[in-house]
Amino acid sequence: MPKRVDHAARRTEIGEALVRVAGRRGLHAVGMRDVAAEAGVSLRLVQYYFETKEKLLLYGLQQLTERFGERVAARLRAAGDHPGPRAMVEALLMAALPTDEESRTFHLLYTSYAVLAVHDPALAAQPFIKDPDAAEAALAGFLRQAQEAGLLRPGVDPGSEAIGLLAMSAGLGTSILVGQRTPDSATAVFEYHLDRIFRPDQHPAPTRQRRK
Amino acid sequence: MPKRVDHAARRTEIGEALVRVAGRRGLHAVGMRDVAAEAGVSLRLVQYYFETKEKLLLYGLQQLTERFGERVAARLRAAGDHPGPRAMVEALLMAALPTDEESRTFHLLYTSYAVLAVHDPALAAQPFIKDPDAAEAALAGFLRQAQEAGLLRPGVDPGSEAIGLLAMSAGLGTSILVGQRTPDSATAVFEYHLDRIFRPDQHPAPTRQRRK
DNA sequence: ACCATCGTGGTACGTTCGTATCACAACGTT
DNA sequence: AACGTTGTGATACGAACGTACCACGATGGT
Repeated sequence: MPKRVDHAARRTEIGEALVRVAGRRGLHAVGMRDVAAEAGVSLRLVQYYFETKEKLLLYGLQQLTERFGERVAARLRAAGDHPGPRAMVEALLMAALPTDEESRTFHLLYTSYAVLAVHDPALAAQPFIKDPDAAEAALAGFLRQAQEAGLLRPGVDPGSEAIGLLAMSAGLGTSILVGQRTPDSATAVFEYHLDRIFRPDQHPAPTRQRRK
Repeated sequence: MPKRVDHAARRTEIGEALVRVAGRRGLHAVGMRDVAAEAGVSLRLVQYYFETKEKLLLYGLQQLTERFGERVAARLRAAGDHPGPRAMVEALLMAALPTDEESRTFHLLYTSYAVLAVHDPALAAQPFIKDPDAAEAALAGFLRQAQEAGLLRPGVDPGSEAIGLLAMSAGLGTSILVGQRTPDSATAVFEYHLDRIFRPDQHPAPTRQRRK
């Protein structure tokens, strides 16, 4: 059977077009014709690779979360050079804030999908709700690790802190998105809260570099 | 000039119908015909009292925030009998969580409007972004008041805590909305975080109320 | 070399949406 | 009592949307 084009690649292209145009004009305003135009293909092609709009949206959501997961993972790897779990925690929390265009788009579309999922069983069944759970587990892990290293103030519960910090990150992200708060102020709030979780550095130690 | 019906009351009725049907099926899925049917009037009437759909949405948003503001105020008044500012803080934070149907609808629609506002200047110009600022100021006030009464742990900054708690409330609210978290678990997280802000009660004092 | 299948374009169809138009009943003012 | 304004119904219109249909070039298996 003759197959000349890479279906997966095409679907990826079109999915990225969906994310781009949805980030630019809002998910509610995007139609199949807009996606086709953005991808530089005909409407028929979008129909061909995604039979229905619902499937296109589902694929777009999946691609969005995948790409963002990779982004967060890359940030965590980049923070891996620094000593201590606090850098990890900071990297994780900062990566979720809508600071640049990509994270802004992610935050906006993720929220849009979440709103739709409230009344759309097909979207609600999608495992994109599971992503926050993974982030929460990772964050709790870092905090627990810090606690075992004696880096945390007494009385801190890693699990509750992870939930709270992640929810705070989501809330602050939305505030930034609508222009109520600046990324800098959100960062400052995070620094304050992390200072109330992590024990203060007693000695500007010579042994290891703490921050670059 | 003959005027036989109360325009304001009619607009309120239709606006409430909008909020109801939008809460039931999602804001993206509501059309003028749906609002008309929900309000039990003809499509023409909705057109008559709100010339355009945009104005209807704007009015619905305004009404939504007003009603919710009153709800929060009522909760705060109800908590006024309790001693100490912590009850106030708890009342404020809990009121924002989507626990019952009304607060669920509010949370869902507010988020929907916020998403739309990102690309709709008319919505963004609406002062509904100001409401969180008011809540933040009130919350910071309660915390500052508690601090002056010596009820807070050392090193707590009322302003940063207010921002963080409110963002946390928004984030937890969304989690509850999409079914990721239960209201009870969100409440528990709040209790934990408030325990890390407020000084523990040394003496389970007798029934002496300190503030009215 | 043929042909079934894949990939692609163009376009039409049915629906739904927001809005506009026409008609008319009801009441207050003069 | 007549009239003009107001409130209301029914319906029409144009646009946009998702989807379906039809046609055809290209290509690989046999």
